[in-house]
Amino acid sequence: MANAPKMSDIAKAAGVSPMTVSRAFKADASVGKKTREKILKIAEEMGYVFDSTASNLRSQKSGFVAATIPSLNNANFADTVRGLNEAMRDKGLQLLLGYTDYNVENEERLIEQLLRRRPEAMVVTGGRHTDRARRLLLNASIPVVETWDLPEDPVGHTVGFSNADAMAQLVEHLHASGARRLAFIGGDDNGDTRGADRRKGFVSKARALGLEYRLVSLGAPPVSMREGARAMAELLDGDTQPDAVLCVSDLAAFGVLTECQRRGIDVPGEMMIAGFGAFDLAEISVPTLTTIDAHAYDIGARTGALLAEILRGDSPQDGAPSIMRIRPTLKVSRSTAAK
Amino acid sequence: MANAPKMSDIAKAAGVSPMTVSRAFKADASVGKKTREKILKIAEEMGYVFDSTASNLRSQKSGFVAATIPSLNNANFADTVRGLNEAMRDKGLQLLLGYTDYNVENEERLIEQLLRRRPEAMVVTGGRHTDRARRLLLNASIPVVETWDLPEDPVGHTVGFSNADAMAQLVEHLHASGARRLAFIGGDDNGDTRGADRRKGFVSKARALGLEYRLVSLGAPPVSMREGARAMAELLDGDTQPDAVLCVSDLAAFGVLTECQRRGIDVPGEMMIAGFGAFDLAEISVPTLTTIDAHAYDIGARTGALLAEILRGDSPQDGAPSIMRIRPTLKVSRSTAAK
DNA sequence: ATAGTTATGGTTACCGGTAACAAACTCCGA
DNA sequence: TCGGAGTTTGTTACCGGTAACCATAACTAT
Repeated sequence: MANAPKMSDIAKAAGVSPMTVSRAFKADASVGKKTREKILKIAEEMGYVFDSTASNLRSQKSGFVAATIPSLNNANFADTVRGLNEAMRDKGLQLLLGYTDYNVENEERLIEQLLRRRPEAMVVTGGRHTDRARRLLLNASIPVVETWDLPEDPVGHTVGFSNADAMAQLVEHLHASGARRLAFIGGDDNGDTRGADRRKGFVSKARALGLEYRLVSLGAPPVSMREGARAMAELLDGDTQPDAVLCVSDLAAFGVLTECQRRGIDVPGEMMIAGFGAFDLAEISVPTLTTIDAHAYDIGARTGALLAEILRGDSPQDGAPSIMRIRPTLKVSRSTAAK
Repeated sequence: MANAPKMSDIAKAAGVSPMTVSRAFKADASVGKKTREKILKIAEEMGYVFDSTASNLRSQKSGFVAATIPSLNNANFADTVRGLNEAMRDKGLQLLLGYTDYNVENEERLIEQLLRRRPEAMVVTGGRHTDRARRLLLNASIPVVETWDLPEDPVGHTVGFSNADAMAQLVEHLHASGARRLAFIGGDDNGDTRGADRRKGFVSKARALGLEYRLVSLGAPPVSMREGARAMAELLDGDTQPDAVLCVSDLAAFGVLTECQRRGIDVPGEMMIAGFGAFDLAEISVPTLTTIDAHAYDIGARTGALLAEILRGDSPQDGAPSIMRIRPTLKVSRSTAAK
């Protein structure tokens, strides 16, 4: 298999012009039924593999949609990617993925790299970017979607929610359940802007309700279960004990829960726990964890649907940028049951 | 930003030929220092973005490495992808990812699609493929790596381990810890060939040791915690009770653990539990779970290193296919402590 | 000063498809 | 039988870089 056959080889073998072979591969093109069958048969026999590189160049369409996410090792983002992928698969679009590792400089580099591949659209996680990254996105003149956030000054379209509001909702729930001394774990301003937003939402609502509260920092994202447990240990070894702990993610919350189990602290009797993200873990742990379901899969699916529509219909990209507001759901569970 | 500037535009603005601009972008090319600086400055000002589509076509190098994995929503595969990605990032290679959803027909379609993009190498998860998929891979005349398995008849290179042997090792450990009536959860022959291999390893070792054993099926992969719990409930409601449960993955094992907690069954006192995969969960749950660490990240990292070497050095691809055997580590923990 | 070498830049053609346009063929009714 | 609409196929040029090769300028050694 030294050199792969190309279209012109198929054409020669079939006794037609290369253009006809090209058409035979496009479902909607006008080619005689017999001609097409013959061409496809010969192509399969010769082991022909279509070269989209050449096609992309001439037609100026790559069939790529590029997406940047903070990390793959996170079930939430993985769900979003899955939703995105499924929405695009049947449209013949290929997802081009890159991780930023929760870092806007990485994001900038990544965006630049991805744009070289001439994606037809770009999906980014979050609404904060370097100036140059913004410029790159704007100049690319392709649809851009920011997800998992509601940026103040969107670059293009938005499919997201307010992390602060969602967390505020959780604080209200805990207040209603009888919690009075709260603690929040995570959300340092170290790159995870969504985590930081959640913390802000926590603080302002706790203040508004006149509740005591403490903040505990974790290291750099991604937050792990282990760090949640460590933070909880720190908290419990401190002077004042909270009666409820909110976490930037369910993983940290689970870590908190295990630390309580280790110390024989009853959850929710002596300590309420809530997380964020509606990970599988929250539904199955004992006790089950109260959490916020941000509908990660939907974020991806709706982003995909939006892009498919924009790319299909030659809707002028100057159509008003749409803002799809996802409404996170509070999932109340055992870990915050009222006394 | 109606039409993006191209190299020839930069060339005109800089008063040089397009070829010189092309060279200015390649680090090792011979261009005068002043000329290069001037070109790069102009390019940045004009918002030029390199078009790799054209470059790929002419140079017959895509800079892509394609990989298929069963699912992204799995920390093990995500780790492998991370390792792969990091190993390739600095080599200027882009990862092109696709999911098979644990289905070889999907895999075949995916491989075909990915090959159209003319990747320079292909990484697949597992060693079982449709005949046509095998043919496609062989004809592509690019390096192929099969991972997470040790195929009997490899397509190309291999970076993997024996799932059966690893599980047998775990059975031995449980036997040594005093377990006598075993159960295995998962590993149905429903697409997850690695799971099925683990089950085979379990069965043959349990037989060899003369241990009683039962098998419990789960639904289609991916196995979830919930299904682990359900399977355990089924098992406990049955006639004979095992004294140790082995699971196809840590997630199922954790589900099993929660079911025990719900029923007040002491782990490991009354029931030992072991999983597979060394997920974070195993290290932090109470009790911590005995598991097998397959070194998912390393599989990716070593695959990436192997490919980088092959692609860099123009090593003739007829060099003997290498087989990198990863040695999974048994991580003994509380959940299987001897009585 | 002259030949030989290196550094730098230009020319031409081409990678493998397909857009745009033209042409040939089929089929039908008047 | 002929014109016109619809269908199927062919022709030509081109997408935006760069491989391969050539032409200078600059610099060295003799």
